[in-house]
Amino acid sequence: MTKRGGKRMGAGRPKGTNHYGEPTKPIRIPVSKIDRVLRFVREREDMVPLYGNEVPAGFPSPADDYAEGVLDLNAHLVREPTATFFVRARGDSMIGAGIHDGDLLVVDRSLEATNGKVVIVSINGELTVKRLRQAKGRTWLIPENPDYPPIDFQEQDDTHLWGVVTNVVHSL
Amino acid sequence: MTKRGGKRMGAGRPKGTNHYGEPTKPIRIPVSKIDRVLRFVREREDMVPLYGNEVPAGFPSPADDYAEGVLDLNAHLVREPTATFFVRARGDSMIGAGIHDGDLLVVDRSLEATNGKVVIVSINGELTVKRLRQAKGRTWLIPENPDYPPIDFQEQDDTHLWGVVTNVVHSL
DNA sequence: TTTTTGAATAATGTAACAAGATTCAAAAAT
DNA sequence: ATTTTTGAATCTTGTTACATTATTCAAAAA
Repeated sequence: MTKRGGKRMGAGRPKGTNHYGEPTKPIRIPVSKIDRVLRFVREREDMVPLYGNEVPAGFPSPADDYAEGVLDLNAHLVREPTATFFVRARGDSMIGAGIHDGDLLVVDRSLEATNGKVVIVSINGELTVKRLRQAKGRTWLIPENPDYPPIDFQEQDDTHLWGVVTNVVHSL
Repeated sequence: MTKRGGKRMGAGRPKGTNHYGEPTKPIRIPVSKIDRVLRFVREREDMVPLYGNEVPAGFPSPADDYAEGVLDLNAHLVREPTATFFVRARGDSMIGAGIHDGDLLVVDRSLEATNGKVVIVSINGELTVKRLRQAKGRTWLIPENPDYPPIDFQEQDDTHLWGVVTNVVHSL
């Protein structure tokens, strides 16, 4: 078997043919999170396509490239990770605001609780969700259901305003 | 200034004093995702505390350890990443199911569309969300709003059932 | 007894490396 | 002339190695 080849121009693997189509860099990751991170970078988890109301061409091509219209739920719903928490809603006193029994509420403590915002308050150790209404120097907590009465915030003991509800997650 | 120290037992930084409290390993990450990954591993983003309805002790300790009751929205809402997509809801025909105009619907194409499920269907190129009702060998799409009439699925042209709605994200 | 200091040791970001993957044109085969 | 085979060239990729930084603690100094 004699030698083949010799000097050749243009030989070799071309740049940009890697798995991601872009350069990579080694980053030090705590071992318990390596699985999560690898799934994220390799299988484009967390990046789910978002469609409007017309059926788009090629809909719903499963693993194609969704350069546009891709949505990460965490980034979308949690703006300030360190100031955000979830609360499970109970009862139907806020049904008019689209909050149902058992819904998951996304609460941002870094937002200012201004007039008209839906807020989480604690009254005597119990968390509740109501709409904040400030008028004539007084503050009211208004249920969004005619079966429930407004609450005079000043009359309550042991109250605290915990944050503003930004999103409601309802399971079907 | 003379020399201090000398041989000492027990000197040196102790093991396990790293930022994460566990060993780390370098993992190669595509550059565009490095920011996202670093935020995830460093600031425990995506792991937001979940509370019930009583104010827990130490609530809401901002960056403490929430060993329990921590929730990742992506993992919670997207069970099958490759089979999931989002659709923006339009109109109020499903108001009774808690679906409002502008809500974000999480749709899983891997779930079977059985009787009673809320589904996404396309009719003549338009996406719509309705409740599936199968009876007497016929299939109906039922709006959850008395102002809208049921749709006879068989009578429509160019229809396709795209998936089952698992969650509704409503912004306030 | 308290404070200061620096040797010892681990953590951490990144460069470097070895092994594997990929391409393409020269050589061989048809 | 055309197609197939082959291996040198080059890039990718998981991991190791390393230089720098951070941290601790007991000896030395105050």
